Amino acid sequence: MSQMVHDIDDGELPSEQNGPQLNDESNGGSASGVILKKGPWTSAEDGILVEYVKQHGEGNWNAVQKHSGLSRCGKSCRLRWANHLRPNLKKGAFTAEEEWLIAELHAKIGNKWARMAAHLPGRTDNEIKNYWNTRIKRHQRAGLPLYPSEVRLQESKESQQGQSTAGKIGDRGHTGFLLENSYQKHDILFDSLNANQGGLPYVLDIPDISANNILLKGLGSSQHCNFLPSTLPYHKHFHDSTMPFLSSSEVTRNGFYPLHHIQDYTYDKIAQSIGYYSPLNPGPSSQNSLCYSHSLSNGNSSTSKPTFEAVKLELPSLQYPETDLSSWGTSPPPPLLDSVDVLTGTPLPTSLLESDSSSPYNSGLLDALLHQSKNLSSSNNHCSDKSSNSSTATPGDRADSSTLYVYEPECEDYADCVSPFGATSMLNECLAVSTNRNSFDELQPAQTLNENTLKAESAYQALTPNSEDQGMSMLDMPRPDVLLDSDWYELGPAFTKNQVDVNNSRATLIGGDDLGSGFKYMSEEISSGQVWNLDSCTWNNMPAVCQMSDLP
DNA sequence: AACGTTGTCAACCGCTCGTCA
DNA sequence: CTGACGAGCGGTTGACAACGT
Repeated sequence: MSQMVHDIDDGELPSEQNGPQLNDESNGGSASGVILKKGPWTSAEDGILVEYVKQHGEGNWNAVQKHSGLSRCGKSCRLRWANHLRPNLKKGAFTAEEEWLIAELHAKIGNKWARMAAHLPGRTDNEIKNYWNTRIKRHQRAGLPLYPSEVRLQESKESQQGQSTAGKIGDRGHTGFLLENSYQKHDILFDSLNANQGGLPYVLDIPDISANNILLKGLGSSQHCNFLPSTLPYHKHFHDSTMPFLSSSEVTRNGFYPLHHIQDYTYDKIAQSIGYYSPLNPGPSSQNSLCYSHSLSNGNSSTSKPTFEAVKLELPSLQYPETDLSSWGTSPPPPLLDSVDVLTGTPLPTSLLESDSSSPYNSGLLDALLHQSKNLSSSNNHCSDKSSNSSTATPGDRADSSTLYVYEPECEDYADCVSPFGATSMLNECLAVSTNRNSFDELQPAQTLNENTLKAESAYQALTPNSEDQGMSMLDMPRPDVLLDSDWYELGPAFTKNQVDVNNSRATLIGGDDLGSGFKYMSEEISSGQVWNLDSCTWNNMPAVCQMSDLP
């Protein structure tokens, strides 16, 4: 072995310009006084290490140098083996499935590269980390969102469901889920995606606004803007996933959900590839507008000027710049998220805060988002007031302004349209248009729904295949969470134009230009396999839909 | 062609955690 | 209980290539 080392030093050592470095005593010199090499590994060194591992197995890396004569420290050996030499390593670009999974995992566990790698056979933590960091940089520069909307929505959903089943991701043996379950389903998902390459749905995932803005506002960074078109079906695997949400202790290690980086890897690959730009974002020249609409939600801004230049790449997971914490909540300590408008960062009305004492707020941003979404849609009162954050606004106040239609021309400038809430209104409008059956259940009888909600209800009723046979009046219909607890998702290519985007807190009708085509739910509990023909829907009364044909 | 920017990759560094004497 | 040690993890850096201006 020593001879091999000698060979390395004499002949194999690369003549690379920067040449192999030798560890100085301060950081790597072995205890035996051998000068340990640093820098790129040579093939000879690799051979030594491989041979050593073959004979001795992995581990005890510090013994490698002693036994093999390899002039590398144990850490370096371990890294080299793990990242380059161990068998079954998968090289090359990440597949779409892997990218999706990375995003999903990152949304769940944050920068836990090793844990991610555990779910990506053949991939190393370093690879994943590099990949993700590169993506972050790119998205930050472009002002693009990070996570796929579906990931976020799923997180939201699971955050609620996981409240009672919270546990560490790694503690639940959910590895199988990812490796066995989601992989298969990702296949479906990306098959669908591929199939739609030429015509992905113009899905404006309105609810994402809220998610985006939770983070956006919390982070004060457009980098974290997540408002993006939903380009991928809300995939079944999410539902099937047994991956529980993070335990509150994990999720809120710092008091909030570990969405350290918000990005949507689908955005640049898909949305841009298909030339999608939001109505607020007419084209590449303003590709950040989606984020702008959130950036402006800092309370008063009415412009769409991006503000991400000064944003640190990785901000603490939650910050509430310029937020008066003292006015947040009603009970100390003020939750980081619970009492803050996810879009504006402004305190939520007390009524909202108090509306559900059992809310899963403490699970994190997305939880808060979901819950707040429910509250918002239920209370339906805090975006209508254009001039204040008051919680006294009445549902009717916002009815007209909440023409929800993010595509509505007159609402192109959201800041102007609904200031000071800016994008907040988008959320509320989204919520309004959403067929949030929670709201229906709870509020409609009291006539607390605004006009849009009623429209949404109407549309929802229209969606109901046979309300009579089903015995499902609006009030009788399952709550959204029930629906989502069920097994549903869009059916891929068939949904390239129209989608029903449902999550725990809302069901948003999102259409394309062929509104005549049907939606299809798959809901085991409700209407498995049923096709809900939207032809019967009063489209013009469905804000979220009626403008879809105006999409670019 | 020169230069700057960006992306990718590999490796190192510092820290934390678990184990063990 | 405590300190030493090894292993592992996440962050960071540097080299290099590709690309655009």
